[in-house]
Amino acid sequence: MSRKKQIEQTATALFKSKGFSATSMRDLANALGIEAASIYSHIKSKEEILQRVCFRMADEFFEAIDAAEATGGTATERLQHAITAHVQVLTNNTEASAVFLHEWRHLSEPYHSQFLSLRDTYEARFRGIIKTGIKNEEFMVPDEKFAALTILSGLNWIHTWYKPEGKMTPAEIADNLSLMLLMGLKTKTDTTLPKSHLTTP
Amino acid sequence: MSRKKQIEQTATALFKSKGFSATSMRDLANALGIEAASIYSHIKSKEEILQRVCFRMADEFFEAIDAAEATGGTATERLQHAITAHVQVLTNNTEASAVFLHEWRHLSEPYHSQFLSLRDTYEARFRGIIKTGIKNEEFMVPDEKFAALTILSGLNWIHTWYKPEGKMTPAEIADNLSLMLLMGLKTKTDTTLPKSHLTTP
DNA sequence: CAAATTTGCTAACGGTTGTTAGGCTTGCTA
DNA sequence: TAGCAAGCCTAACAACCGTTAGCAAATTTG
Repeated sequence: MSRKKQIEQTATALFKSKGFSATSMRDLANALGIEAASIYSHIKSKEEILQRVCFRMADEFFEAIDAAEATGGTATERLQHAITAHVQVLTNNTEASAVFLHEWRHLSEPYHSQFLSLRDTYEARFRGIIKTGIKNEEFMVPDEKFAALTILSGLNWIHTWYKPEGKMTPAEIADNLSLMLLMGLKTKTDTTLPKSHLTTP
Repeated sequence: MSRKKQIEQTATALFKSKGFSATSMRDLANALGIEAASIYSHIKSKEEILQRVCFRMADEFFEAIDAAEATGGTATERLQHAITAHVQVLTNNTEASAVFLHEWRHLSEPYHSQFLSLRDTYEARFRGIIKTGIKNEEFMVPDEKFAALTILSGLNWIHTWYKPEGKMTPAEIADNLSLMLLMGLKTKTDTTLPKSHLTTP
């Protein structure tokens, strides 16, 4: 592995645990066993590392959902595949995922805006699937934007507890999450809906 | 309002938008229209502000779930009430919630450990309700820890998009979330389960 | 073996950080 | 009216920040 990749990887681990701003170049250098100034033989700036991690992860998420959606099928199946794809990317690189999810706001312009735009595009893919499912009468949900955000936020917590050596494989996590988000917690036989303040029946 | 509360509130807004580490005392002073050194007439340190926000929010979450669980009822009802209580606290103070959820890791010891301990206790309350629901056969879910974390993470994304002037009231948000998390996206009539890698039937 | 590239070093820069010391002004209270 | 407290100021501190310059050793490549 190239030295640059090593630096990026070590930095990612530090960014995850301490945050981007609270990680100094001297911290990073110390973790690498070299001097801070030496890092600049390999990278242009501290933010360059953050940029590379954020946009590489964005690429991975898009590639994953492209592959997942290419299979077609019902909205239910497509959503399942999208969830599985998302979980796979998250579990394949938990540290970079954490940075991607939490440290992007330290990007400077124009990267900050670019990132937000990409994120919105990605969320729109989920909204699209859910919208289709609502039209199909596969799904019953008050608002597709609301649903998409809740699903994604449910998925995006994984990196805080997932350990590769844990008892659940990424595929099982994805299945459990699909099941829970699509079917809810309630047993099928129990059809009592929670009482609601909603006016729409 | 006391000057100290003002400082705390202004700091909370900055901590939310820029993060704790990236917010300097001079930034905070500038937002208040005074000099950085003047702040130390009111507080002991920068971290004291973070501590106060984090532990005050923790208190609020505990008070809310205490009140919610005191009503009793089925596991379904208790979970609904807990979700509503959680959403109420989140929406009542979105900025402090964001700090509570994302900036706690910048607490120094022993506050860091204390905070994690409180958070785990709070999560255990949700796990307890879900566990009861599984025993009651109200809920059908592979793992209560998994379910609790997914629910809480679904709730904890609210602060990123919730605006008091938005079209959904906190009560409606809580209802929609309860409905979605308890019943899932799928229409009731459609009983087809997603295909699964799980061995447990 | 020679050239070129990679990798690291020391020293230092200009700027920013959280925080302290000490003093001045304002407004309330005894 | 004297005294006190609240609130803010300037000046400064030691430490730390990201980064650059210039150079030396090591490793790879021709």
